[in-house]
Amino acid sequence: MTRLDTLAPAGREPATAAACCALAKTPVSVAESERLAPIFKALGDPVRLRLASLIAAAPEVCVCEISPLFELSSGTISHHLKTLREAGLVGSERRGTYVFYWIEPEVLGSLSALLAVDCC
Amino acid sequence: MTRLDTLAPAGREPATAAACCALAKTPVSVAESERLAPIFKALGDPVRLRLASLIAAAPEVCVCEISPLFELSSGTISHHLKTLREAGLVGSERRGTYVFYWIEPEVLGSLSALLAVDCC
DNA sequence: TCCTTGTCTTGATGAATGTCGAAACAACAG
DNA sequence: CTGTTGTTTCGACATTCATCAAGACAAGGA
Repeated sequence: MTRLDTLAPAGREPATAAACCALAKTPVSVAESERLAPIFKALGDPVRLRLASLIAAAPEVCVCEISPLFELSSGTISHHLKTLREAGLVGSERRGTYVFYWIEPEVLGSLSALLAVDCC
Repeated sequence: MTRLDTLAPAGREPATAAACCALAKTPVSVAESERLAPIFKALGDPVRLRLASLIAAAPEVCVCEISPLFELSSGTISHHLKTLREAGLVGSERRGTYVFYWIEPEVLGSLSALLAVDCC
C-alpha cells in the first residue's frame, strides 16, 4: 500500500437527471421497482453501506486502503464491491497493481430524489 | 373493501432532522451502518418498494386496497408490511375491521438527505 | 351465538446471501 | 523467469429470505 499518490486519477463525466419525489407522487411501476430494488438492496448491508460511504468520501479509493478497515477476508470485500459495482453505485478501474473505486453520484442522486419528500 | 371513507384518519406528528450529504462527507460509522442498512434492505425488494410507494402516494392506505394489486398471498403481503414497519418506514393502525398504513416521511427524508450529493 | 371477512402468525421449503479458505489472475521487482 | 503483493474468482457452508398454505385472531353483522 505505497505511493498511491503517484497514480493520477482519470476524468469522470457528469450526470443524468432523476424524477423528484417520485416515490410519493406516483406509485413506482413494477418495472421500476425491479430496476430500483437491487440498488437499495446493495446498500442494505452494513459492510456495503460503509464501503459505499468510504468510497463516496473521496474522489476515488484504492481497495488496499479499504480492506484493512474491515475484519473480513479480501475475498469477501471483493464480493461486496462487486455487488456495489453491479448495482451501478460505484465504478472501478485497475491502474497498475492497484484497483481504484469511485462513487457514481448520479445513481446516488437519483435515489435521493426518489426518496425526497416535499421537495416540489 | 367498502365505505373506507367513513373511517376518519388520525393525526400524525412532524419530523426529526437529518444530516445532509452524510454519506459523502464523513464515512458512516459501524454503528450507523448497522442502523441504516436494515432500512435500505427493507426497500431492497421490488414488492416492498412498490408497497412503500403505494403507501407514500396517499395520506394512508388500507391493506385491503393494496393486496389486490399484487399476485401474492395475504400472508406474504402482511410479512412485507411487517418488514417495512420494523424498519420504521411505515406506521399502521387498526380501525375496526381494516388496518391502515401510512408512510413515515422523516425516515424517508433522512435517507434522502444521506444520499444527497452536492446539497451543501 | 355463529358466520363472514380482513389481517396476522406459524411452520415449511427452495432460493439467495454473507462468509471463509484456497486457488487463480495481474502487475511488477529482482 | 521467478517470487511477491494486490485483487478477484471459485467451491463450500450456514444463515437469511420470499413465498405459500393453513391456521389463528379481530371485528362486525345475521
